Amino acid sequence: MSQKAQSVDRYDVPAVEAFWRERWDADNIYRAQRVTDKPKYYCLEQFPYPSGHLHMGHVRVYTLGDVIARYRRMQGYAVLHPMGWDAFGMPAENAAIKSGVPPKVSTLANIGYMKQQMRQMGLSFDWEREVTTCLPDYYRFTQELFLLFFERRLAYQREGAVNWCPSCETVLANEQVEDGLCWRCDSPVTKRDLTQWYFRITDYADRLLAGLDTVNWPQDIKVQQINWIGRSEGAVVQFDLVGLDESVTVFTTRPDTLYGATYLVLAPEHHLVERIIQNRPEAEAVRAFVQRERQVSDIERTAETTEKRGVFTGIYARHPLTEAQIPVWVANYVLVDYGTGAVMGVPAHDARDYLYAQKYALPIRTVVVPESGDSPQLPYVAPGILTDSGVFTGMRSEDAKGAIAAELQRKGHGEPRVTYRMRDWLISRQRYWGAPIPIIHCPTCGPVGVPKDQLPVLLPENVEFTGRGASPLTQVQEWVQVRCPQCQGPARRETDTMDTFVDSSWYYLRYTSGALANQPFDRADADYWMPVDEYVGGKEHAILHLLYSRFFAKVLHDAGWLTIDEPFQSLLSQGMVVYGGAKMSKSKGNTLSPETILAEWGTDATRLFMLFAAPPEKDFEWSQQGVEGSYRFLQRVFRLVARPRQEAEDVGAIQRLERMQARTIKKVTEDLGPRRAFNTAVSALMEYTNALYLDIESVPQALQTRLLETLTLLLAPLAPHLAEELWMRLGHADSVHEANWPTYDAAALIEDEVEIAIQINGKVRGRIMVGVDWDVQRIQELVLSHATLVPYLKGRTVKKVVVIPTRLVNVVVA
RNA sequence: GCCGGGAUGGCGGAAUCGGCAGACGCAGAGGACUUAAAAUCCUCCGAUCCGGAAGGAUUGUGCGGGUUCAAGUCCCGCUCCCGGCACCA
Repeated sequence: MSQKAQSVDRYDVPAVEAFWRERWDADNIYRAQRVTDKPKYYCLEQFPYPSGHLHMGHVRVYTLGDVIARYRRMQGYAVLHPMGWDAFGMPAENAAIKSGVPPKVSTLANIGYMKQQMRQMGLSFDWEREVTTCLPDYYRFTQELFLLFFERRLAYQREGAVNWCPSCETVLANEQVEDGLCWRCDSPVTKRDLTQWYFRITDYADRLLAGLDTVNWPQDIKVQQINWIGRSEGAVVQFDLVGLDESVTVFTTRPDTLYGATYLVLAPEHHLVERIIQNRPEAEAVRAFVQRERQVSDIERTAETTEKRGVFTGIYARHPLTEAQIPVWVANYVLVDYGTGAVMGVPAHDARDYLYAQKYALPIRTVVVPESGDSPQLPYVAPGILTDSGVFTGMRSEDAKGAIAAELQRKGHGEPRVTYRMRDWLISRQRYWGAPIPIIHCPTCGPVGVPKDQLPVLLPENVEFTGRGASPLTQVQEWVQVRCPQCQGPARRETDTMDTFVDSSWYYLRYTSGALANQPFDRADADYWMPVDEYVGGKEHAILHLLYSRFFAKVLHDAGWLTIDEPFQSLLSQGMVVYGGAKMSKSKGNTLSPETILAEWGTDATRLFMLFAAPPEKDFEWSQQGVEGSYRFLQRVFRLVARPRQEAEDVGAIQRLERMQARTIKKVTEDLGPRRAFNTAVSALMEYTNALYLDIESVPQALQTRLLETLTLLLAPLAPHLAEELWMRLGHADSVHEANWPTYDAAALIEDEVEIAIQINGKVRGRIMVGVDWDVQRIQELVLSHATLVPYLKGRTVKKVVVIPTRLVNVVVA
């Protein structure tokens, strides 16, 4: 059909691409099926938030994933390549406040539009497994998983200072605060004291670290996670307070410097502060200080330039080893939520303590000196030899750490301790458009999970979006007022919803089972498909989504729901799409719309250029001239196949093209597979095409067909529409995407003769042809007697000859 | 400050295990075809110098050293760029 419609000189891109897309949709060829005699391959791209339009970044990710999925299908894998929607979230709710359109309505409309765009891209998704996180048939299971966490005591409520975004009117997890600003809207984040739900991700800190050794991820993403988890080994030390029945526990990574502790510092928010200053003359001053510091934003509080400020409490603590009395201060440079919220001040060996001690004239005791014995310049933070440290004097820092911790433990004043920078994951959100937390608060029973048979806790739809005050859910009395599932007494429904990162922490599991009605996923399906073999996405989720998902997989593994506990075996972290030298943004006016690009160049040329212009992990600069080049290449391939061709039987040409064919199959197979080097796969196909242009009419028709079939098959994952068209023109009735990936005969790669370089002292002075099977001796003899060498060898002695077969010969002369 | 990743022609990039640097494409130049242009096909294309040309010499992968017969690649010391973290005790 499409064949008649066009000439052999010009490939009519819009018509042919549209034709094949319709055919693929109708034939449903990308449905994933568990086929037990095939190896499985799970290719996943991060699902989008349905903002309404795809952007060029999406085009890039989904192209990369689609190439991988198509390639693996042709290689004979049972491929799972699904798509869905990360559909809860604040933009839809904010839009509702402005326009009155309910979030559900706008979100589903956006999904409809974006799905059309994805179809225009010709992506090979199995749409039968589509997930939409904002629909009850998905979020009921998000709620069920919450209850699982609740039962396993991994979901808990706690009151404390939390990050509050005044613009989003909700709390944020630590991971979602960047430089003191909200990750979504860049508003400065403030602190509030609230009772909130948390997931106990810190229980998994060590396993989240250890698991990184088992996955094939880019180094920078692993390092970001390692830093975020922030494991520190050290010790806690307990200091009794003089005249009070209290003690202060500090965490330190340097127990070896304990003898240098000359004061203690509590964070302003430390729970002991108010207790110890009771009835003291200093109380007023301390309270005023704490009040002031609590006003200061996190950005300012933690900025490096912020001056260290503090106030003496009037209290003294007893040093657990020397019994010396040291003053207890409250200061802004100690964070309440790290370690124990209190530190020992060791000015001689800590830069911060040094500054502080100088400012407030606190004593400085040097207790570690360099191994050289020189007197150190303070603050001396490197390890060394202990001095002035009682029985530990003379020990090396590394040995003293353990020895002092052991001594503290013996005395009941401390012990070794590992601390993490990562905090528990705050998942409550004071917003409407999220999965309701399935908890009922009962005055007698406390927080009670909604029984599973009552899930989902549906979002009420008759709500008003005013944008003022608390979440709309708190206004729906008939929804909030419920009976306690345990005692049947009057109770109140939890009105917070879950962080949308909870939804996306398990969606990859839902795909494995399709739309199951009675459970989130089937274990056998999940065990078959998991882990994801290749996960394609942007770097912005390096510690958010990727850390949370790993945590979920580990919890589900522990609960016996899943065999694997690392969800993403390999991660392909793709770079940004830039245009005019900068990341695209509306304010810079350098945006490109996928609709326009795809309409102008077609899907295949757009894909090919994105793949060709840069390796996937690097930023990619869009260029008009560049995409023209890819477009030209596809037209060139089309003409090569579609035009009538002469034939001949030139032995040299036959051999050249056969060899080129084998080499190209090998190269493209490696590049699309383990190397993930799509750019060089494209260039290999360009070279192959160039070679065919030169010689194809010198070989017989039957060979021509085979050579062109190979080109078509290799091109199929990259330019699926053109490949399908060419495959049909080459006389095939079935889809090229269901054809087998080509193989090559290793013997065809072997050449009889190769050209090798002749070097004199490392400089190339000539080239000769040698047989590939020649031994070193024979090559050396030929080279040394070769005419081009004569002038270089005259009057010199040959000291050494290095022969690297098939590569070069290096003659070293004096 | 700490951690990670980079730096290769006019440009994007290639060189996979230490073995002929610059594949492929873009831009540019020339030729063929054409009344002409576009399109297409073919050829050339790091720099400097010698040569009419064929060809040759020197130099060249951020900078300075080193290892090696041989270094874009390995080692040591820097510079700059990008990304992440940063009062985390």
